[in-house]
Amino acid sequence: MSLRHAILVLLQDQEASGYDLAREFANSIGLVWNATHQQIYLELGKLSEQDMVHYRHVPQEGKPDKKLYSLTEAGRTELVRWLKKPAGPARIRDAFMVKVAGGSLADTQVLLGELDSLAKQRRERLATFEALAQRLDESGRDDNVYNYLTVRRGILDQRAWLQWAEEVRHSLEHRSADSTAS
Amino acid sequence: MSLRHAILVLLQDQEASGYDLAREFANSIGLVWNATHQQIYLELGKLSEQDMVHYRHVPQEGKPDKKLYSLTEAGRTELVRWLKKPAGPARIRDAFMVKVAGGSLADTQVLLGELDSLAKQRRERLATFEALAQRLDESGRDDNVYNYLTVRRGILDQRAWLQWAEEVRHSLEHRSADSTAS
DNA sequence: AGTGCGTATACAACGGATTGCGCAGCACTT
DNA sequence: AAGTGCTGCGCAATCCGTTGTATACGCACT
Repeated sequence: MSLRHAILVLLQDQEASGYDLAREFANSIGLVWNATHQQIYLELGKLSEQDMVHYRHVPQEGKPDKKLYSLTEAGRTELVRWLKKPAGPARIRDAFMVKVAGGSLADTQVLLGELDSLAKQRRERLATFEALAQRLDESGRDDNVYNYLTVRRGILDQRAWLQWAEEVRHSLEHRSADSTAS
Repeated sequence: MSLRHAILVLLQDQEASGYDLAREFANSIGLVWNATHQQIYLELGKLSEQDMVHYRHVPQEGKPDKKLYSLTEAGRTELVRWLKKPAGPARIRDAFMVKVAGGSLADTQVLLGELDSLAKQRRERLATFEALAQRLDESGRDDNVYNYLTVRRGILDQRAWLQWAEEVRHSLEHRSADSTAS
């Protein structure tokens, strides 16, 4: 449980539309978290019903109108309450890792191919994150520390995965060489 | 989608009961994945209906009877099929990271306390994993390579998190010193 | 003129996951 | 004698998340 709270956190510094939030999820928090716009709109609807957030309707020209959401007092209170109680354990869902675990039944070449394409995505993310981290670092603004740390989490996660990927490639190539030889 | 496939992978090398699977999830795959017994029993039920697995009833003395599940041909075929198609992107749900992102509203001392307790858990897991990895490495059995790699993923993940935790502690302590001074 | 992309919101349906509850017996501690 | 914890299985309700579909306008490209 807590797309809900992730949204409250993002709304804490700035007003945003559902669309904005979807993009923010695809960046800082999102390279580690992840949520689709449908979920976000749904959750914003619920939060709005419960008076945790409220929105003002903003007509736009050339673009569709939007709703800019911001925290209410109740929302802020709820957020502070949530921040105080211990977080649940972190969870990862990594389908590729499960595939590696089942590797003896898999086609090594297929796995290696997939490994490469995933590694490529990770490297791109890493680059994005590193650029972002540097910008945040240089800005030197104190309230960016929290954003900076979030991005660092993303960076370290990508690096750890990439290092693992190297080990996997090594082992798989080794095995594939063996079986080719036999 | 794929608690289903994770179960098939675990059943690939050995027969196991639902209870066994729950514990395996809490170890090798599980320190990275995670599933409760209810989900597992439910999924085993479905898999059984679909003839992906079958079980034999094993009466026990002193302990409740159990059902030992194993893969059927259909199950193995399904697993091979799944291994061929590309995996979805990995997802992380880390509530603590979200809390850090919302740090400006949080009580720094509370966060630091939580950080310590999470770090402790991570260090314990790391130790378990490292011991496991060493045993697998020493056994030198070739078919353990895949298990070994899975455990390595766990190790690298713990290390990355712990490193991040150090950075977070540093920043938070710094800030808390600042605010105490002011 | 048609196709595709970006901005922006939203419903419906299904399936996966979590939480809560319940049963049952043995072993070990207090 | 009562409580706690481990082995073992399972149902029911609810909630979360994913996927598919829909609408609407402007801009750019072909």
